[in-house]
Amino acid sequence: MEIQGQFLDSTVVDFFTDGSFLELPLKSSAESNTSEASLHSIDIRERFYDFASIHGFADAESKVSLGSLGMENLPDCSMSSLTGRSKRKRVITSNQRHAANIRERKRMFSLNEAFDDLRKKVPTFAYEKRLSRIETLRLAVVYISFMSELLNKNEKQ
DNA sequence: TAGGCCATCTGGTCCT
DNA sequence: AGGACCAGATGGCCTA
Repeated sequence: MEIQGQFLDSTVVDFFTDGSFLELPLKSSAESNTSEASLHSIDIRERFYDFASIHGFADAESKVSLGSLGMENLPDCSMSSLTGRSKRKRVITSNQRHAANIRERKRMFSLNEAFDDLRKKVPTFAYEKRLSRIETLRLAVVYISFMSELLNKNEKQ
């Protein structure tokens, strides 16, 4: 889809990610193809902030607020509570435990690499401190929703 | 100093 | 059987 490509390709994503979209007015080819009068007056940045605000990510000054991300009301998702299976004992040697620790470290390392990749793709301010993992996930959800909504609006016009 | 975040270890469970 | 995945516990580091 052409419009999707215009909004979601790496150039656009980098444009958001490095903060340069803060400095420039919205001026995309998609914009010029649609109703100019309606879109020119709308700052894409403000729209994202509005969107983020709706989803609890922005404060009154329309800056992304990331410090108030709670973890309340999480359900009990433990394996045993989900499966209800009887426990079986598994005996492992110290060597096996050591190997398992190394594998777990590797696994967490690759997980963190994936988080770093995701951090590069979500829009943040240059002066803002590094996003935590939970902040990265939640901001990515908001960002994807925002872009989807933007895409739908452009398709309708 | 308290709270948030993260790395690491560990044991339970799932999956091949 | 053993690797992958997951969540709890713990301790260190950093910041307000």
